Amino acid sequence: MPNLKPSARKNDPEKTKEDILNVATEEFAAHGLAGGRVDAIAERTRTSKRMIYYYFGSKEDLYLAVLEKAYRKIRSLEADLELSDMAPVAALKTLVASTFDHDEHNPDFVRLVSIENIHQAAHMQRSGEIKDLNVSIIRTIEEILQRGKEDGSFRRDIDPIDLHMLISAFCFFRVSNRHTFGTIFRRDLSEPGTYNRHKKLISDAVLSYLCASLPLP
Amino acid sequence: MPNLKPSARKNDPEKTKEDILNVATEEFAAHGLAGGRVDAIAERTRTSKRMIYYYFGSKEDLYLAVLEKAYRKIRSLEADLELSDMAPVAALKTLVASTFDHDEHNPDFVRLVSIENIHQAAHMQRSGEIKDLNVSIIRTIEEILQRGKEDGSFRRDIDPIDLHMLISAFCFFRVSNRHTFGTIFRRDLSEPGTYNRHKKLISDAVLSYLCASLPLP
Amino acid sequence: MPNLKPSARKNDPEKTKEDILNVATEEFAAHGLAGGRVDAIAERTRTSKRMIYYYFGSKEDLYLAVLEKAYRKIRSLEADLELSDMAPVAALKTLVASTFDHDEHNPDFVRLVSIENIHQAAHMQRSGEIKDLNVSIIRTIEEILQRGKEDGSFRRDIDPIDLHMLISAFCFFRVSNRHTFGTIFRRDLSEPGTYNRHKKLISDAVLSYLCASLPLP
Amino acid sequence: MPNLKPSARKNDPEKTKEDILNVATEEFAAHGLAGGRVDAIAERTRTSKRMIYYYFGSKEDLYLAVLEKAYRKIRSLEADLELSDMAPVAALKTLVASTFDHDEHNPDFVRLVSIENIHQAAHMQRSGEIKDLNVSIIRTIEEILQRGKEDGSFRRDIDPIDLHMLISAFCFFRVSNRHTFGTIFRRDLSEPGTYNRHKKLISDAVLSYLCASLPLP
DNA sequence: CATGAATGAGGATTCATTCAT
DNA sequence: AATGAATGAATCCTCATTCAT
Repeated sequence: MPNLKPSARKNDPEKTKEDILNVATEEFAAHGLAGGRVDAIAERTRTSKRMIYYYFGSKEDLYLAVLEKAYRKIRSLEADLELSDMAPVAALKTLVASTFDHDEHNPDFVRLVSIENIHQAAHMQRSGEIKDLNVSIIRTIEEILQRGKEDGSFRRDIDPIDLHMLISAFCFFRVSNRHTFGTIFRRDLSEPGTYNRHKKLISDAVLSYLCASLPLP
Repeated sequence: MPNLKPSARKNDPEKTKEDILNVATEEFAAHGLAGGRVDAIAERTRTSKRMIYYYFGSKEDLYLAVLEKAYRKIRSLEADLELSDMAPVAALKTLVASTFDHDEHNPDFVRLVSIENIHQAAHMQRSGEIKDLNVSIIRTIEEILQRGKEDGSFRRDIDPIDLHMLISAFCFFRVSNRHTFGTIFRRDLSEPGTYNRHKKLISDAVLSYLCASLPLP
Repeated sequence: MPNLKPSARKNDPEKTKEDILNVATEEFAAHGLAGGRVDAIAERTRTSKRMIYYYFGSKEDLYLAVLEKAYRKIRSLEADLELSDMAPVAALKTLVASTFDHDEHNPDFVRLVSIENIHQAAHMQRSGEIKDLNVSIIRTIEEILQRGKEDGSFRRDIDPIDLHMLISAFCFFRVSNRHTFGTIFRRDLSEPGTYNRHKKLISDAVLSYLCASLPLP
Repeated sequence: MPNLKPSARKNDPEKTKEDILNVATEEFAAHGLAGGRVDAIAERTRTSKRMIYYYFGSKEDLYLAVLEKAYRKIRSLEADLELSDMAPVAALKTLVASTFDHDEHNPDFVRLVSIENIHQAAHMQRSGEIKDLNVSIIRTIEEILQRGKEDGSFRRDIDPIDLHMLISAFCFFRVSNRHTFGTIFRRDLSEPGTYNRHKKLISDAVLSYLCASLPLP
């Protein structure tokens, strides 16, 4: 009797792993590491709880795999941006818009990062893959800043990591703190009008800062 | 040697509750609601686990009490600021500095808010006390903005809640995301130099935005 | 300053005990000994939980006091019946009706007896008061049976305790098993029509038995 | 020595469940739902406390499973009686004897039903299986009564459910109230003589009632 | 590669009871 | 005679994990 071709086999290990990982992402993003339930993940998966241990070893390792996958995704997104060809101001506007949209459209990523901060980034530090995430974004910002300084678009000197933080903080906070902020200020942060207003706000704030005629009052 | 005052005796319900609340704040801030252990809280308290249930009823209700206390504290801090007497620019600088310092010096509060966002602010919404937190800060900002507009210090129109978010986002993110951000960018965000640079950065960014001569490039 | 009269004092120990006993009766009748809560009793009482222990010593002793009070009540009821002056058949009819109505109108007593049987009458045996309950009812039945035999009304010889059981069983079961029986046979045993039909049924059954012309088929 | 069959191995879920159920029946029958201890059940079982929750979910669900099993058993017993072929009087005698013996030999069932009545049949009502127990016994009684009426054996008209209650009440009460009744009347209801006398008593009482030449005195 | 059954260790919660005054 | 505060000892239940096949 001839062998079955691999593609004709009943179970596809890669697909199974992928399935587990997707369900686990939702579970951990929704309830945190301690609050997430292996049972709950297993139930919503095509396979059994036993498989989770077979493929991932432990709950914590599964969580780490989820985290790694989430970071792998943004790295690839950032790499896709082609900012070197744009004028400094345009490049920065594009970068801000891209960061803004990324957080807006990936609330699970935002939640996972919040959760990892509760754990003081302990898992991230254990992961070579994330720890050594080659942060090209900083190179990119550095280069934009330099070009802007040279052509007179930007008047400020700012550390590129600080600028990244200024941008990220607002984009991230809008999503990460949506619930408490919305509750306290009785405002629904997922309305379309808010989306547009906020997107313009952070862009304008960053550019105002960089382009301001010094000294300020 | 003088007698102990009656208030120094053992049976002081208020002190007992306060003690539990303080330990619980640390525990939940450190490990989240699901990750926090009632046993761990009890061990570090002068009393027993039984007393936690005697006074607070359940783990979740204790967590809520912790959250309420944390919010009660900031409300009183904000009320202490006397911004009405200052010139608009100075008032805003003071507000930013105060927000910055508050988050910097209350990492437990920052963590608790992050945790509550993981729970989609469910507990906060159950709490009349927090839900109806009368946010005087928004009135204050509104009034500063109006005075600044009238005397020509500010050129922008901005929703006061949006401005509050712009300020808060940066101040909060620095603390909430300290660990992941620090790990990825290999930077220790608790260095004194960083503290000063960031404090000036958010202040300048906010003022640049408000005072910028429009239109921007 | 003159003494206050006892009746003018603020607290009346007897009334307090009575109050606790009444609430405890309801609680134990509703949930059993293990299921009854000292806390629940205390809450519905004019006094505090501490008083329950002050007056009754322990949960079990309180339960026993409840049981004793319940039995004291029926004994006094039985004593009130004046059956010696009636003709045997009329006396028996009166006895059956009285037993029937007693159980119908004292579901808490019925429940307490059921509960005590779950405990194999352990508490009852510890109680001199109940154990030595002087069961005049048996004397009464014996005397009725004898008179009935003599005047030809009754043809059967029956042990008076057995006859008491035949009567009690039906009257008690109607109330004690009301819920399961009602559920299984989809019948509401507290309807007025049922009450009358059942009352006549047990009376007729007892008299048929005693008066039947022997031998039966 | 021959090999053990696979079915005699340790991993036999049905046997494990059965074992738990049997022990739980004794525990709940002995102490009630509130008084029964999951720990006590676990200790007397081949397995651990953990398995009780694995298979039954909660203490209450285990209690319900115990109740369901108990009712399943009597249903099958009733179904085994072949009363249609007997003459009406003989059929009724057989039915009474069978009911009498069932309760006499299943004191745990009697206790469980008493306990369930303390809970106002709440669990029974949640159970489709018990609630919809198809009570063929009533059909059987109805048919016997009709045949007896037709052939002149019986002179009474009686609702079949009422007749079932008349029979059950006595048989059940003898067992359910054995302890209090025995204590008060100083009589051991488990003596063999009592058994025979009572069995004849309820049979005679029922037949006297049905066959009595009306009207009674 | 796959799986149903099983579990040790720990986690939240409740209960009757007593202490100190 | 009366009581608010306090508690040790269970008690029910859950969780991540592994065994046997």
